[in-house]
Amino acid sequence: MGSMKVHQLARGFWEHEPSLSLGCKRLRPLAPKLANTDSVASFDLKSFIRPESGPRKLGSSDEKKDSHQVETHPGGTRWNPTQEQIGILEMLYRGGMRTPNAQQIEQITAQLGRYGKIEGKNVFYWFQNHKARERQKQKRNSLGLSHSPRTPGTITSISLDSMGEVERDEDSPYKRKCRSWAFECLELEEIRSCREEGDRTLELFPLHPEGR
Amino acid sequence: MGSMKVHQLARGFWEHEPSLSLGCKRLRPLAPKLANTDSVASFDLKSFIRPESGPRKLGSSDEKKDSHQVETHPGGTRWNPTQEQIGILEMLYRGGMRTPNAQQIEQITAQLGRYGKIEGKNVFYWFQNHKARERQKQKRNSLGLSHSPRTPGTITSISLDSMGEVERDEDSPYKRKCRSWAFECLELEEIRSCREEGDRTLELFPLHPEGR
DNA sequence: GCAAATTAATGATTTATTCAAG
DNA sequence: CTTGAATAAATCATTAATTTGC
Repeated sequence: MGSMKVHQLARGFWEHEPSLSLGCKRLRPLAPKLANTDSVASFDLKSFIRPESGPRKLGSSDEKKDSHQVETHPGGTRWNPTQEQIGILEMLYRGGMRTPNAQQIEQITAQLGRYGKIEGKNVFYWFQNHKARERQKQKRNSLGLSHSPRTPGTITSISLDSMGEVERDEDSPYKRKCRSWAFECLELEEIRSCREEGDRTLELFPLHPEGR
Repeated sequence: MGSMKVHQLARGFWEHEPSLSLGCKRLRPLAPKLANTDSVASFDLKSFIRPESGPRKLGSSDEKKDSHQVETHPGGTRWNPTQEQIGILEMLYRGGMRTPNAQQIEQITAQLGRYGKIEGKNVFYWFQNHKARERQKQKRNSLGLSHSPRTPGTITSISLDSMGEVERDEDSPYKRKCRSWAFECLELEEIRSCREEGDRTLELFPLHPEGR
C-alpha cells in the first residue's frame, strides 16, 4: 500500500569523508580497546561445529564459481562482501547516499550481485551500520581529541564533482523521508534458515534459534 | 581531477563484467532498465543517488512504472486498521505473540486481509509498536504507582488457549531468535508507492531539514 | 610456518525514539 | 491524543585479522 513516499530531499554537499581507506576497510589499525572486561565465555559448541564444513553440493550445476570467496552460502551464513562490493558501497556512501530507498536498494543489489552473492537486505544493513558506525567514530574522535577535527593526514582530494546534486542525508538524525525498504515478500528461502528441525540442523550449521 | 579518479575507479568495477545477467533472484525490471550495452553507463552514481528525486518537475514522469497503483490509497496514506483486524492482533498479542517471524506475518496478513487492506509491514509495525507501548505503559504505571505492577483490574479473561504453541517473547529484551521478516523482494507495488505524482512530494519536504 | 586462541570488525536483529497522520 | 511509520541506538552473533604457542 501505499503511503506516499516522499523523496528525500537534497541538500548539502560535502562532508569530510571519514576515512579514505577503500581498500583496507578490514584492516583495523588499532584502537586501544577500552575496558574489555567482558568475559569471553563463548567457548562452547561453537568452536566444535564448523558451519561451512558441509560439502553442500546442491546447486553446483551451472553456477560458475568464481573461486573467490563468493561461495554460495549453504544457507545459514551471513553475507561476506567482496572488495568490489565494499568499494562500490563506500563510493556511494561518500557520494552522499545514506538511506537508500527500495528502488535504490534494488538497483544497487542488482549491480553488486555481479561480484558475489548479495541481497537487498545486505545493502540496507550495510548503510545502516556504516552510517551508525561512522557517526560513533566521529563522536568518539571529537570527544577524544576535543579539537582539530581534521581528518588525519592524507585528505583525499577526490571530489566527485560530477555527482551533481546528490541527496544528502546530512547525518541529521530524523529527517523523515520515505521508506527505504520493503517487507512483505517473505520468501521461504529466507525463512527456512529460521528454525528448522533441530536435529539435523545441529550438524549442518549452528543455526541460531536463540542466542544464549 | 579528483572526480576523474573516482570515475575511473568506478568504471573499473562496472566494466568488470558487462554481462547482461540481472543476476538477482527475481527482480522485475522496474525502471526502464538500461540496455547495459555500454558498461559504464549502466550504472552511474548519479542515477543511483538520485533516482528521480530532485527536479523532476515537469510532467515528464509518465514513464515511471506504469503502476496500476491499484488498491490502497484512494488518497489514503497509512494503514487504518479495522476493528476486526485490531481485535485479532490483540488476541494474538495476548496469546503471547510479540515478534512474529516472516512466515507468521505472512499468514496473519493473509487472514487480516479479509477484513480490509493490509500489508505485512503493517502487521510487523503493529507488533513493534504495541509491544513497545505496552511496555512503556507498564513502566509508567509501575513508576507512578510505585507498586502493584499488576494490570489494573479487569483482567480480561480471554484465554486463547487454543493458540497452541505460540512463540513467546517473554518480553525479555533481546532474546535473539530468528529473523522476523525479509527484505529482498522489493515488490514494485511497494516501491511504486514511493513516489507518485510529484506535486505533493515537493512540498512535503522543505529544503532545509528543519530541526525536528 | 602453521593452526588454535584472541581480538577487532562488522553483519543482522531487536529496542528505543521520534515524526506526523487522523 | 492515539498510533502507524521510520530511523537511530543498542546489542547480539559470526567472521576476518591478528596474536600466540609450538
